[in-house]
Amino acid sequence: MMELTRKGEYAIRGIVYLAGKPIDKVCLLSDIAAAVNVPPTFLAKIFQQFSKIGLVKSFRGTGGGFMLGRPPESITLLEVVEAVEGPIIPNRCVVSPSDCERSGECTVHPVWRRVQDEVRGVLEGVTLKELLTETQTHTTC
Amino acid sequence: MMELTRKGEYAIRGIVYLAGKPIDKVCLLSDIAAAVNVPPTFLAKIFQQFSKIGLVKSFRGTGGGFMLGRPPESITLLEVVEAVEGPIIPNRCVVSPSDCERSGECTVHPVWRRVQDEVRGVLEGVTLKELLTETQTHTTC
DNA sequence: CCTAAAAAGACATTTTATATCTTTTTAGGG
DNA sequence: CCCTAAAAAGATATAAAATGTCTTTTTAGG
Repeated sequence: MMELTRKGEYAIRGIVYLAGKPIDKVCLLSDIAAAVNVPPTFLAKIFQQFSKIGLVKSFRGTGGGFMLGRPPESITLLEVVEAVEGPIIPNRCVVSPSDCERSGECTVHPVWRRVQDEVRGVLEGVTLKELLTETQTHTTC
Repeated sequence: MMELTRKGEYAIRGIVYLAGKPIDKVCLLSDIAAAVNVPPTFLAKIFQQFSKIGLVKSFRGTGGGFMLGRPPESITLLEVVEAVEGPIIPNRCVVSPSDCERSGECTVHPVWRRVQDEVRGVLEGVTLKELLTETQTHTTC
């Protein structure tokens, strides 16, 4: 259980790749997809989600493409993952206890809350910059 | 993401219910299912899985039913969840890095490992006994 | 206006989750 | 030795989510 989906995996690969480029370098989606070995059409959907919340900037038309929306050291893994997978929710009840018909009796509740906090804490503590390898840093597209 | 399935939720409800009964009390599946509001046939499958690994003991035929396999203070939430949901795996790569075609470049790897450790740690720290409410403790079926 | 590229939306396929139903096995009691 | 109660096992059904693909539209540069 608790498995990251392909979408999440692809999302991380794609944006980490971007993070390894000069901040103002515009990369073609097709190039990114090829580099990180992800179906281009699928990656397109992912980057559209990124674009909407400013994680990446997109440019249409000739010479268009994508670049990172903010410096790599300011983007956390948590943001990336939640952008495409939705919030980290170990259990439905964590979201709204009031919706839970058994909330009165549910002693498991605080446990899931702690799981949520721990996971978010770990992912929030990692930035894109920290995920770069030497070979990735400052290479051209 | 990271959401517990119904199966996992039902599993917890069912076994926590059992944990609230006297250790040698045999409970009917149909009674348990009704008490915790879970489809009986579905709960049957879950308890079959529990039974195979000794989390519960089952008895067939007239007067049959289920009882807890071990004292409630010795059964952790981690065991219960992994029994029905499988191991806690935030990312495929965590299982076998050698299978991962990108393991050389994958800097995210250790992060998922930490997530896994944290989640397992939290769930391992909670026993069925701790999940019981006063009302649940030592009631009859 | 022509072309390159992303955005948006519709569609297709596969896998997983969520059950249900039927048949089989096991055990107790008369 | 049957009869009944109950779990085990297996087959099947439906719905939802994951994983893509394809087509059309919008945007921008030359």
